[in-house]
Amino acid sequence: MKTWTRGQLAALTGCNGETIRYYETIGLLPEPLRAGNGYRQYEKHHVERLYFIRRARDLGFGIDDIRALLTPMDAGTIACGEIEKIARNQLDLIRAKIRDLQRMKQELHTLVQSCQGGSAPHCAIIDALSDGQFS
Amino acid sequence: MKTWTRGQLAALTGCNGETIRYYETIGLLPEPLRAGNGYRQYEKHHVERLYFIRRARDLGFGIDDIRALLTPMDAGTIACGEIEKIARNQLDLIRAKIRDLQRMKQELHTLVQSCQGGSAPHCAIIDALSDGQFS
DNA sequence: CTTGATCCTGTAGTAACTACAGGAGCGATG
DNA sequence: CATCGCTCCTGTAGTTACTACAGGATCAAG
Repeated sequence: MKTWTRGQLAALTGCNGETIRYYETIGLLPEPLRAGNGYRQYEKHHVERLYFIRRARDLGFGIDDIRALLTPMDAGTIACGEIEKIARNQLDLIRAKIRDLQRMKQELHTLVQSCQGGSAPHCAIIDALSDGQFS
Repeated sequence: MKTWTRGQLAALTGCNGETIRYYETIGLLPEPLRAGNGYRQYEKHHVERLYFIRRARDLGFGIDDIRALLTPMDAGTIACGEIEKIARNQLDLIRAKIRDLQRMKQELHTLVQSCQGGSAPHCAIIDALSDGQFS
């Protein structure tokens, strides 16, 4: 049966090798068997699980959320409603972050537009930040 | 001359009291004089500086950026071009974050839409995360 | 004079990694 | 067989920007 080393798993999934070790210490990825020299021997299910974790991370899910997704999977007791709740919650968080960043973008854009550039000793950006005359 | 305690400064600026202490230890806010009992006595310039810092933080500037904004201010050698560069850079960072979050939002939205909810043991969200058949 | 709020210091915890330091093993080359 | 460079091992410390105590002193009010 084919196994993978840590570096191979890292290359395969695009996940940093140190991060893999980190996922093991926090119990997100089960510890693999070891070869005679102490090297980790990852199996197919490790690869799949790490893919899952990375995809969830790419969608912004936190470690605790991922744990909450994986636990029922491991137990074979998936309740679609629970999963949906976690996903909706994540979606809400992301929408809130976007709103926040868009406010920042607006204000920053205004600030940058007000700047004449060059080596003028009087800067509109600094003035705005100092006086609180924006937003 | 009026001075403020840490708690008063916190209430005034909306900045957590512990955070004020933190800004002092990292040298962002100069250490104030102390009263006989050891209590900090903040002056007007502290209040103004903390306002500046908080406004910059609200726009997403990092501590190092803020330092880069404050240093020339302290030295009285403001070069508008440098300031503009920092601000434009921050604007770019924010735009990139927004793009990233919007991608996540899209994918998550699709996922959530695909879910039927309820206690179905078969969950479309889990499937999508497991198979990598999205994005 | 007691009580509760605020202040002080120093340290540790948060999220999710990332980066060493110090050592051992592996594969290829001479 | 020795050596070189890469990968692997462990454990620990650093990153960002705070936040949260613990343990003690001080202040203001009643």
